[in-house]
Amino acid sequence: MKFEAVTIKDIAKALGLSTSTVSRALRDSYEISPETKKLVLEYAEKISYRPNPIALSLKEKRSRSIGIIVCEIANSFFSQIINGIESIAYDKGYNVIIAQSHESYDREVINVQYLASRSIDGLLVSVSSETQDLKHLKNLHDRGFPIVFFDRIVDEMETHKVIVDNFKGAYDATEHLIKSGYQQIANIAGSEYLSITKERINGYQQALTDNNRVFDPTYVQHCLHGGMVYEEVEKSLNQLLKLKKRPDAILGCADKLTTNCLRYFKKRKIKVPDDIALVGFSNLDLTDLLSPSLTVVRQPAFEMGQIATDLLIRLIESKRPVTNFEKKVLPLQLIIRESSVK
Amino acid sequence: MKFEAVTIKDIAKALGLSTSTVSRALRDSYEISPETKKLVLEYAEKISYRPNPIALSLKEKRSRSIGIIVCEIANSFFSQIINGIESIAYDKGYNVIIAQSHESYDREVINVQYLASRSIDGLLVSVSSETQDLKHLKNLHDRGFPIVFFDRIVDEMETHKVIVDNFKGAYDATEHLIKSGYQQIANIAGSEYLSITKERINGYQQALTDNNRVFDPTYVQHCLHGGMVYEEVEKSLNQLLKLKKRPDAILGCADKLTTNCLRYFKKRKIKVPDDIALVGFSNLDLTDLLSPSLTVVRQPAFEMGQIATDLLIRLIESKRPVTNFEKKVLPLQLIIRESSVK
DNA sequence: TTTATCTACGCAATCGTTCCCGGTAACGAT
DNA sequence: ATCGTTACCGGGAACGATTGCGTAGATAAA
Repeated sequence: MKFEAVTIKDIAKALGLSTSTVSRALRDSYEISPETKKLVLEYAEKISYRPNPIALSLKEKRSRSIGIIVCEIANSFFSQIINGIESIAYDKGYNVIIAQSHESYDREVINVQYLASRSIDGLLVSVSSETQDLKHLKNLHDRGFPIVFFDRIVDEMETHKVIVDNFKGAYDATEHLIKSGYQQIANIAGSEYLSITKERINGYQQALTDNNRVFDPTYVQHCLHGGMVYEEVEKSLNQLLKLKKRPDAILGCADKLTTNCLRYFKKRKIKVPDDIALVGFSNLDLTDLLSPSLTVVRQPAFEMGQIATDLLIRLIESKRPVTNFEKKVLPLQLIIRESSVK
Repeated sequence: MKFEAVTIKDIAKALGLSTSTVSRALRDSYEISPETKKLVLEYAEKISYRPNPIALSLKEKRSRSIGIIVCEIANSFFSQIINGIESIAYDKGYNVIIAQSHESYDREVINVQYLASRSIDGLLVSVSSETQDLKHLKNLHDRGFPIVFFDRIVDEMETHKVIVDNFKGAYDATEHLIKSGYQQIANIAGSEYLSITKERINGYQQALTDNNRVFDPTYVQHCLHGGMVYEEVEKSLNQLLKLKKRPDAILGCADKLTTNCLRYFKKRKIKVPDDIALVGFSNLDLTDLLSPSLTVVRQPAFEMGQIATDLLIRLIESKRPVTNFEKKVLPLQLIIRESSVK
């Protein structure tokens, strides 16, 4: 089933004009007389003419669409980011194409190539937790393709980056646990390859040493897929709970990591916060409804999406090659609830 | 910053061939000698040539992309549907462009027009809860544009539709509450305009009358924005709880409706299920972690997205106009947990 | 030798739009 | 009468890829 659209030729033929004249009339060129313009405009309106964006893309060598690569849209944090991205993109006449890596490096590579071959004008990337090799992105970047990283950024590439203050988020959360009287604070972290993981662990470590606690790496457990796989979290918690000095508090360093801790505790009838306290990074709208309600580090996801998109579009529309790149660091918020108070 | 891609011309020039020959060599035409093919293929690989999809779209009058309109992607049900959609679409070489109505009719209209003007090949639609007038969709549909509805469908348009068995879902949930000994079961429903609302209320009503209960419309409260606005839910529950015969059980007819009931109960320290029982439609992955864990009607969202996409692509790729439309009804699942058991 | 057939390639049109060149009036100035 | 200017409009190439048609040259059949 084909769907025939109205073109500029149809208008030209109907009005006995050339396509050039119609085109110019529609773009309000000074070379066209007011009468002709009126004629064209009215007829175009009548048959509801819409310029063909594909033809325009071909001529202008740009598609006015940007690609997004995230691990998962079924994750409050990322869906909020996407909302922020869309709010800016649609304003500026871009549409967005979303691709999910599902935390798989292979799928990330495939998606990048797919999006690049669909002639998008730029790319917003938050890498998967498996990603170490960056040649799929470097390849594009080296050819001058606009890329902006957000949240999960990479050091090796020079471009705009938007993150939150992960160090401070983890620091504040850890210090809050210390001040609440918890003695042995463990850390369930995401993939070791991710920037956010490193930053959060650093914040956790600094808070400990600043408060005269010892930092013991055995109290840090990594889950490669950031909580997407329950068994990884289960294994990590099993490790932690059989340590000689059993932790009495847990810092969950990602949304699903935190909720899967909760799932584990519920299954084993471990009471929060009586048996163990829990603080986690989370942007879920439901954390206040859990019992106990969850103390969380909340990230300005929407704003993050907006800022990253703004930077990307500036990159795309810049006349000259950009060499001066920004790294924006957004503040985050510690919301104290029941799960971390004795 | 422009990003110059390799074209077929570059290959032709470098190899001293015509673009036709290169094109045919790349498509493995029988008219090209094996040696020339080898030459072209190797050179194309070397400079990493990728066909320009925009040029192809212009020629073939199709963009190999489909549009999705949902109310909100930050909603488990819809993000799961989108995952289903993507899984099929990418397989068949389509990419998807997602637009959100945020339950606003005006934004839905704008999005439909925007997507249509971006020359997508087809549209997957779940209407907003405000939508009554359908001319923005009828207009396209009448011109032969492929549209498939899912979840929130409309009667007035003849095309493929994919839904779940909302009637049975509500029926089973209501009957479960009756069998659990609840006497006065109220219903927090979504927008009156939505198909799913009507079907669910019908199921609720039928379960009541089949079990010799009276159906009293004052026990049904509508929230126009389906729980997106907390105040709507609050107002509805206020109404219900001040009825002479106070309900002892609530059926929540949408994800956010259900969670906002929970939020209301928590705020007022109303105990679930002791003071009031709660059963809701929900696809959240977290309902087992709530206290009490939530009895839910769960929908096969992923499959729904897959089926709808399959139907849409069949519509798009059909040679002849399709007149024989399907309406698929998927089963759903009642998961009984603590919130509905005395 | 002539004619027919086949191989392997190029030419040019096409998709919808823009834009660089033109061209042609009409009019005033010289 | 000639030139310059301005206003207005059309022709056609270009963007990247596909494809029907034409054809040169080689080979085979008559």
